[in-house]
Amino acid sequence: MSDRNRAVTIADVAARAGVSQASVSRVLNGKQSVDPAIVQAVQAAITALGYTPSVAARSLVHGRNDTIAMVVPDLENPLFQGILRGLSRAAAADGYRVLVADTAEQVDEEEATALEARHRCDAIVLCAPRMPEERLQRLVARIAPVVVVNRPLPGAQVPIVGVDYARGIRDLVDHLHGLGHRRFAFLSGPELSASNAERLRGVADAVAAEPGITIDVIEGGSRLDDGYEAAEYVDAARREGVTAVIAFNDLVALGLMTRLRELGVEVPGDLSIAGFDDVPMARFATPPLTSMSVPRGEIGAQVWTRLRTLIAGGPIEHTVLYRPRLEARESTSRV
Amino acid sequence: MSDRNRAVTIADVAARAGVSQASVSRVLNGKQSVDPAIVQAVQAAITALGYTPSVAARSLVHGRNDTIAMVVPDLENPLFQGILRGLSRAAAADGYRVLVADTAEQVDEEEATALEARHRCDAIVLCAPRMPEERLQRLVARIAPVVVVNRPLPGAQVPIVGVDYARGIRDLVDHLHGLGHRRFAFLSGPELSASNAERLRGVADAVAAEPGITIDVIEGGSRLDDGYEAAEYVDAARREGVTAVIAFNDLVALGLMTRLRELGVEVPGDLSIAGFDDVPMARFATPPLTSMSVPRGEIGAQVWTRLRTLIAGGPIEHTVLYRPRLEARESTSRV
DNA sequence: CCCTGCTGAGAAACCGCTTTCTCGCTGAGA
DNA sequence: TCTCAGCGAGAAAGCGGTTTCTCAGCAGGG
Repeated sequence: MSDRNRAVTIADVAARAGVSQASVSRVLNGKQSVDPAIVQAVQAAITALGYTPSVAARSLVHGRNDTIAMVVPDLENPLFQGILRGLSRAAAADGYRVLVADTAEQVDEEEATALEARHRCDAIVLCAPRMPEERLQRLVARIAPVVVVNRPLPGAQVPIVGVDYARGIRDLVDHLHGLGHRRFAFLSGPELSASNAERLRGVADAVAAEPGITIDVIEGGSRLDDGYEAAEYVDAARREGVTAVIAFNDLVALGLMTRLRELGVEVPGDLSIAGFDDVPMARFATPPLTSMSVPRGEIGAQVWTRLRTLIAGGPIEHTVLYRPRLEARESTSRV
Repeated sequence: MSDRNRAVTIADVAARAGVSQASVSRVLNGKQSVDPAIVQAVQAAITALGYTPSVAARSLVHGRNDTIAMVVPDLENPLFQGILRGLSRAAAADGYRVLVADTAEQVDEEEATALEARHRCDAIVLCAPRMPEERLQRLVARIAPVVVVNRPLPGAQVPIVGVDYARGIRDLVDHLHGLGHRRFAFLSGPELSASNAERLRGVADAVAAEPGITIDVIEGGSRLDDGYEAAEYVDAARREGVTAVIAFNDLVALGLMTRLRELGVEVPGDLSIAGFDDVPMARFATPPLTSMSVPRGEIGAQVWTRLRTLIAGGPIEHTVLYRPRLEARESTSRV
């Protein structure tokens, strides 16, 4: 864009090489056979002039530009970072580039950002955990081809790749149950978060399935501070008999542990704590944090296969959910 | 791009409104006065047809698209995340959008990625801490307008915004010196990293300025693991009399502290430890980590003011370096 | 009442590239 | 030797907008 540097167009190259624009284009794309002498001349002209084709012109003509966009609410979230990595690698293998648009948690912006992004890219990977369902439905219809990440969308005409949070929570409860815990607290995430709702479903399932256990739900959030600030409530619950806490995610768990230490509560001696996501910091915490690991890169790769199918005009493939894997560490122990 | 949905072009709108394309364009851009009746008709047609102008066509014609790209080596680095935030906010205020291209630490890709990005955006914010200087010089010339972040580039025709790492290290050494420390270790970062070189310069300055102190340099890295793995060497240095360690960044410091705890080394009792960057996790560590805070959002905003000037055809403004601020916490104490 | 100047809408050129269409040329088959 | 298919290069038509140019229509001044 706005190239002071490159006033050089395909016409300049053609002129210098003494051939037509069409020939230059053919050489560039290598689709048809062209006289080796012309190829020579064109390539010489290109390097001499330092020519690079205009992306805008190119995408105007074929209506695509081999670029997809990933719209995320929060680039600081290690989950999205990992998915982005996996997605970028997979897409790159097919000659596609990935751009990122961070909506900074502004739900209102997500819609505009996604539409905007869709305008300059061939497809969208959408992470919008807080967008109301019906708005999301409408949006998804407008920006197809699109793959939705990490939230359910009943009956939607869109591929979904995500994490089975409910199952993960259940597995985590089972782990703790096996350690003898019966009274739990769940430190919940953002109220509107879809993945929090899934986790809560897991909590409910666990209570229903496992007779004799109780799970208190304490309001939390999604960041370090939220965990830190919830510690007093958690401690109060502990005094009432809770022996294990499941936090919305690792950051919350880490913040919680920090404050508990200040309060003199020993982990896991007085209280077992588990997180979710298995962020890199988890195993470096004091004590190392038990967490549920999700295959971030794998999710990204899977998103790409679905998106590629869609771009090629294929069908909407089935939803796939990854089951988190328990990473038992020292923050949880026998009661 | 590739719009199955939107086959609707400006011509369709014009036809439906019964006016010329030119009028539709005028209504869209509001540059000239047009008959209110036409405005009405056009707007009605637009909403009826769900028309949205093609970004590609638009950028083809005026050679710009009000979008800039930030090229980063590692989106997981909280520093870049913060800068991105600040940049996005500032640019948004002027109607610009920011896209992100992550080069995944592949130095070889940085060049291609930056060129690519420059093709679809009006300007570039370049973070390339490991790219050899002369290559960077050439690249910068090709992708102007561009602002370089967080690395010096002597004599370059490009605005630079960064952190005064050398000064930060000196201030940190002074802090520790004030606590009575005389023998230090610096756990260095990636060998080719420009900011590591700056830090090493700070180390050298400190040794030169402060008689009677020594600073051993231990090879490290930039991530949690690197700190963890360097712990044995650090511990050995401690046995030889080192009382304070300055890590390349907070992640390294956190990894180091984890391993030291396993080794039974008390922080700060046996050894004071400081990091750099003041990442969110720093104050939640055990013990809370002394660090040098850098104004990430502010840097991003400053980058934008410089880039905006450049885009508007203004001069290359002077380099600006932010001086990190000491956040003294409990990981450092009197010797 | 006629001429001039101005406003605003439509026609058309153009941004830089791809792709179809056309046509000259070559070589094979009759 | 002549015809015709086939190949490859150039001309030209878009892709979807913006912007210049042109010109009709109107108001104001002489």
